[in-house]
Amino acid sequence: MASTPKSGDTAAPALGKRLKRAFFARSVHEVAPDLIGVTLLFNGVGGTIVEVEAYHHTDPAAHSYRGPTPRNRVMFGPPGFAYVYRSYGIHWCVNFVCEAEGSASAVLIRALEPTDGLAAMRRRRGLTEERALCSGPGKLTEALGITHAHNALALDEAPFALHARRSEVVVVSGLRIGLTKAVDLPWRYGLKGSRFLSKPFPA
DNA sequence: CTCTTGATCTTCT
DNA sequence: GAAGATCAAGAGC
Repeated sequence: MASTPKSGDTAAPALGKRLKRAFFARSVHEVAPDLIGVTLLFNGVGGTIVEVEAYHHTDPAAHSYRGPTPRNRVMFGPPGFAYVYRSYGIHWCVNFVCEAEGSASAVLIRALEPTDGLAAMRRRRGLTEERALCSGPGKLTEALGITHAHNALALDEAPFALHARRSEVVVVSGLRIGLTKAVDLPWRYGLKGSRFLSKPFPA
């Protein structure tokens, strides 16, 4: 457990406990808000999750709604794995598969507050402004170096590392972004007041 | 600040 | 052939 502080140690541990695969084996509507404040690292690069969206196979906006395809097959597998898909022919987006095998539910990771590996993120993104590095689902995969090569990887094994939040957070919810189907479902979750969101939540 | 447009992969019609 | 869980750049206000 916690190590005895040495003389001179003042700060709390930098990261919370590693999340296990079982974290994802429950309702996607429980997992999604619980991911706000969790630290996502990929090969040591990443930050605090500040925005996500939940998708379920009964949801017309979900990729899994019409059944398995080569693209979405990971969504139909066991929870605790990454589903990476190509968006608009250009970007990659990463989801965390939830619930149980066959449930075909997942949480889309939409924005991070960058904390680790800022230099690598700036290099990959070709930007310096911290606020623009990970403030969108396609931006954060580019910043972290996540591509289709990482589809179906386990979330509790390298190169992924997820760490539990160390303090309570205030989670807000609202309508999901960029949809034309099921636009009225309030399954977008965010860290209240964060300046690293893809878009602000309406007041 | 808002609005428009191009980039071009996967799936569906 | 068209739409989509997006982003960046350029025009206009």
